[in-house]
Amino acid sequence: MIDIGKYDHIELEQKWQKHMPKSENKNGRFSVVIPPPNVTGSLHMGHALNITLQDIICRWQLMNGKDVMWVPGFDHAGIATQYVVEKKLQSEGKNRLEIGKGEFLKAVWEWVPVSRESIKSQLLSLGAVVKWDMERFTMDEGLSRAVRRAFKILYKEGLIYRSNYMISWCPNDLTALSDLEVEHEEQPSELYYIRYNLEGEDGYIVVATTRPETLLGDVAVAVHPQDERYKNLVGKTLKLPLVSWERLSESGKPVSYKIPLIADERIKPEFGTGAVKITPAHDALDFEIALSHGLEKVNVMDEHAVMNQNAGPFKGLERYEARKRIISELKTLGLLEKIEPHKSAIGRCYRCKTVIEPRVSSQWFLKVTDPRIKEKAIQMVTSGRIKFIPQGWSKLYLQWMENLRDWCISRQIWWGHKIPVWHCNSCGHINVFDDEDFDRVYDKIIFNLIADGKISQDFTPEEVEKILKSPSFTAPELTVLEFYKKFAFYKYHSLDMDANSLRLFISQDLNPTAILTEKKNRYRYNPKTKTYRFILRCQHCNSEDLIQEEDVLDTWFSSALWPFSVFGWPEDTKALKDFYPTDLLVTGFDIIFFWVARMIMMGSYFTNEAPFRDVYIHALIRDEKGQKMSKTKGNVIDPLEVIKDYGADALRFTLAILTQQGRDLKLSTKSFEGYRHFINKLWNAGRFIMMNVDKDLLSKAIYSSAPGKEDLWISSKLNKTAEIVNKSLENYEFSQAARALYEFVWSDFCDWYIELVKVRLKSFTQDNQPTPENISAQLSLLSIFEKTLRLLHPFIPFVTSELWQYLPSSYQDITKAGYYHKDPSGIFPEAEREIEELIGLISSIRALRADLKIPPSSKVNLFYLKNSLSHLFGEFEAQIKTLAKIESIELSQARPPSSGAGYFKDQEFFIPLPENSSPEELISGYERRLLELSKTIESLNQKLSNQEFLSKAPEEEVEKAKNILEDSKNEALRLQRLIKSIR
RNA sequence: GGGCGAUUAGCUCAGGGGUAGAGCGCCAUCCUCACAAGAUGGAGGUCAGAGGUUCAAGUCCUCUAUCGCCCACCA
Repeated sequence: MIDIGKYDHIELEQKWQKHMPKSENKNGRFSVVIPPPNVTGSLHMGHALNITLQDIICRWQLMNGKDVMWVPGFDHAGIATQYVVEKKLQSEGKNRLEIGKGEFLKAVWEWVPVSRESIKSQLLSLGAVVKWDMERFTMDEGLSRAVRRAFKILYKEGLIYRSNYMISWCPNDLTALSDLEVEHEEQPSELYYIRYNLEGEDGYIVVATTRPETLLGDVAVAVHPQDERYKNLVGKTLKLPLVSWERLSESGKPVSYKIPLIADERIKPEFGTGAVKITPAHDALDFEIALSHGLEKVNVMDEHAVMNQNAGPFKGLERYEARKRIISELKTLGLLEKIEPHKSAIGRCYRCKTVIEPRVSSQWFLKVTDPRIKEKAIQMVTSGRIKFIPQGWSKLYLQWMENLRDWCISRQIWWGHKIPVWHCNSCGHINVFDDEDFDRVYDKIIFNLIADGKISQDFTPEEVEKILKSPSFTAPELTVLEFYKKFAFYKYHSLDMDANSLRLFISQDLNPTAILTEKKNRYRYNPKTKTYRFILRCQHCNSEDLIQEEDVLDTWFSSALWPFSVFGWPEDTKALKDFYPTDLLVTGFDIIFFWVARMIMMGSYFTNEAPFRDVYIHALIRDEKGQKMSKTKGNVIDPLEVIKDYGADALRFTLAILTQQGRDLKLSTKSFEGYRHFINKLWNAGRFIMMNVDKDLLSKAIYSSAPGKEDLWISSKLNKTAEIVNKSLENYEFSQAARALYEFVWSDFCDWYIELVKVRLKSFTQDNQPTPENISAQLSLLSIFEKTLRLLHPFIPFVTSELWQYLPSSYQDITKAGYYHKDPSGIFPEAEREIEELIGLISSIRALRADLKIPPSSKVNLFYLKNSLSHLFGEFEAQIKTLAKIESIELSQARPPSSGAGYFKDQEFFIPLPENSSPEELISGYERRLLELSKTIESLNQKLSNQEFLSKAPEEEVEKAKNILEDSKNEALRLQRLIKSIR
């Protein structure tokens, strides 16, 4: 019997944060990879939800005896991180372009651990049972290597190609973007009707455009071949307005301002005038039309979307300024027919919101449209190998997959995986290297260091040693070399590499006799700089004049490999065998295309497996008004603040119970309050139990009486709850599971069970020993509470771990005790029925008291007539007295005079009217009830006189209706009588 | 232009054929010895609208309205 005091989440959670349960492999394995948070700052509420749901499942599986592998990690998040660091530098008065690439990347590498540490501590405070010794970073040594291998394989298979193609270009970030990174937004704009005169004869054609400034880059005007209006004009030449200078095409050819009128099927006659200006360098459709008609491309803008020399006098103007000028000049010349309002979808950069400029440039593409990728990825879902939950998302996935376009994977930014391509300056060959191209492990490691940008191609052995012996960025307890060994070179058990051994290795390589025996040596010494050069040779012409591609890869390229690269792919590691394919992926719907689809594509392509079995898609968090949370709006709720104010358990439970399968989850700080109360309630129940349980209870257990009916009742309730919870978790119905637990703990366990059992807990023998009834009550309390804690643990790990400590359990760790599952032998229908009746009876007595305005503090006498439920008054006399504040209970032959009457089912009971009381409340309550009953009776009468209902409805339904009718009629009669008698 | 989702108590949402549920808020009474972060009782809803299927419809189907989201190379 101890008092564990008041609930204090702060101290308690800090204590349990560091506690990481170990999983055993009693029951198979369960693996999940975390959606790696971006190293752009700290976690927001969406992450908290994501982490909580994964943790609930992982802890549940852990308690079910699974060896749970939840891999944590971080995403380098190319543009996003570059953007954040750029902003940071700006605030320090520095500029990315001024300090240069090397310095900038250094700044990023300094920033990343800051963000990573902050996220890591957030994961800890949320209670995530991730395996920290498996932590990965998308730019760590192993994953960078996996990226190069993947790129190489795809390139060799012809699935990656480089092409001069129309892409979406952000003039602010100065990079290409994939289709997905362009946000479309419908907004009002203008449609300009411009007159293009025929060359050499009278007449003109009117062209409609939303982008008049690109007119300077027009190379043709196109109409639909069947368009009667223009049929006879096709083939004629038009004079491009405003332009009188010679423009140069992409390939350097001069392009005349006299442009042809061409016909093309793709033109829709119903739009505008049916005549379209063709600007292949600034519009995707025009680009394709130009391709099929052999037209040149005239680019009129530079990378900043500022007009270039092809724009003649407009050169140097920003694109919208150019538009204004061109419109006004066209007006002056009388070439502008009209301006119509128009709404068009305008593309913006997802990061900086700058309007995208379609631009022709040389980029790398991943041919996801190839059946080898696409068909496999579609099949993974159609065959049911991968299951989306909720199901509806698979449709979205499939729709998107069916309409795929090739994925532009190159970015002109600095932060990211450099594309592992070395262009040959001699023959132009494209060399794709990875460490497979080098036989010796020293070479492999040197190559990887160079490819990762950790050393330059000219290096000293000391530099290499320093890096290899420095702590790994991802796992500081390991050196870089050890990290390499763990994930890539684990087969080289005795691998050690320092400056001396490297020097020795290289000197052997440089040995003139070696040159004779080997084809070519790998290293060259430069006595001037005292550096060695790692020689790369063109695979085609053997030239050493190679230059590495400057572009980096789309950040999602490495993310796409995440589920298998974290386990050591491309090596055939044990972890990969044990934990891949993973079992579950939990993520938001906003990255189904960005990430989920690409993981499926890359996973099925490289491993022939689905990267995961179940994909649980959760809602996105919004504020209380349903708006997106954003820093600029100031409506963000910081999970850390919530954890501080309400506790991680309250945060987790709130998120779990509010998770519905919709798209939005509205949240306000108030949401957490109610569930913090729930945690507090649980705590206090625990506190009560500890206060009332004998220290030596177990040794006294042999004196226990048989369980009471309320013990059997709560056992039934618990087991039914366990069934719901387990079933719900199997189906990822977090909310349902949490609600069942909430209801059980509060309504059944606290409100009724503890109250009912208090009577027995106060029962002692004369020599102050607990009576057998008392002992059985204590045993039951403990047993139910212990199972309840186990059921709750995955949702609220901290408070359950703490409370668990006080239990006389044979397991030190709650996770070791196993998850609780329904035990059919713990269900007692008879006791359930009886206690339910007792509860109904007590509630009715309380209601009568309230209607008679008897204050809770005053005890009253209760009389009852003999009836089918009368035995409850005897059997549970003490409980009824306590719970309904009754002084005495007496069996009476008739209703006592001047009494208020109440009833439950057939059982009537009476409380003497207090002085000066008026039973108004009681009567109006009864009248309301009577009205309700008359409605029920009417509709049931109707139903039961309906022949079709009687003949077609199932027997039990008819029976049920009859019973309800019967009961309602009886109750109505009783009410009428009671009302009359009170009056 | 296609597609998806939502519409149930004042608010946030459960309920997926058999006569409406929870939490918060509200009203009333209580600091009763686990818990005022609490206890007890109570008020409050023709389940967006219209049709249909069915003996029976928040629940299934169709249409409409409103709100929200996603996708899209109509210049």
